[in-house]
Amino acid sequence: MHDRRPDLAPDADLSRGEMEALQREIGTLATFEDDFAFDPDALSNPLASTADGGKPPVVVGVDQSFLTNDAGDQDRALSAVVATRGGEVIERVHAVTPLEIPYIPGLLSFREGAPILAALENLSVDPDLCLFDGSGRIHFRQAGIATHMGVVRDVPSIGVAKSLLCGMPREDTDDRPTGTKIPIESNARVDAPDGTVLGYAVQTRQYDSPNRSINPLYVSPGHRVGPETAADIALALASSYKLPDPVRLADKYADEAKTSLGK
DNA sequence: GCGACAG
DNA sequence: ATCTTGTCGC
Repeated sequence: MHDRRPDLAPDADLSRGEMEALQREIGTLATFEDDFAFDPDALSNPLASTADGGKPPVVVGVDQSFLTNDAGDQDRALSAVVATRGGEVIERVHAVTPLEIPYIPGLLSFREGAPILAALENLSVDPDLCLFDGSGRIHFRQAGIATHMGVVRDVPSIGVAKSLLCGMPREDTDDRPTGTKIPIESNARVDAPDGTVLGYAVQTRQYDSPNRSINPLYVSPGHRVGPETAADIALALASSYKLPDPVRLADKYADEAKTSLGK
């Protein structure tokens, strides 16, 4: 119900080499294919009854904001968690932990993982699926923050990033219509055979007029979800905005909780 | 040395 | 991530 692999939790005291080694291990322990109990169709059809007549799955969104001390330095990270079921918010929790290391591309989970795990511990409901702001398998060592958190908790997880960390789109992603999914393949910068589908560029929303254009989201498996399913779930959960609802709600809550704490 | 680089 | 008003377009 909590951390299934606390031994794999991000430790900011590790050396950079040790962090990267841990990520390689997590990459091999992660499952990049569907392995969950809920019915993914129950997400896009929240009002429809599930196969067993039970409640829709609990989908959680996670996002972070940062707090500044009196000296003007960012010294704490705030992780906000919003739990939804059938499109309704059923619980919101957050946690604040001190920042231990700076932002380093590829090592995000060692900077933001502690508050995330702390916030998830505060949740009374048990998540069926967690969506994170950042990459999952689209990562140099196939262990982005969504994968790291997913493996530690052993919960199905998906990474939703607004920009691409690594890998190469199979084709041009500009100005695509809503619903477009373009595979992101591994290249030399990624510890995976070239051509491996790491995730998808997903166009969750797009304008009608050619004047302006919305950039795609980069969706990748965290743990126990395949790339295709991850992309479809992101699309299904983006009901009104570019970001899937749980992530957008967590984004907003992270800001609200930060403000309510006096910045 | 040069370029790339989630949040 | 964060600093931030107006402004373009529907």
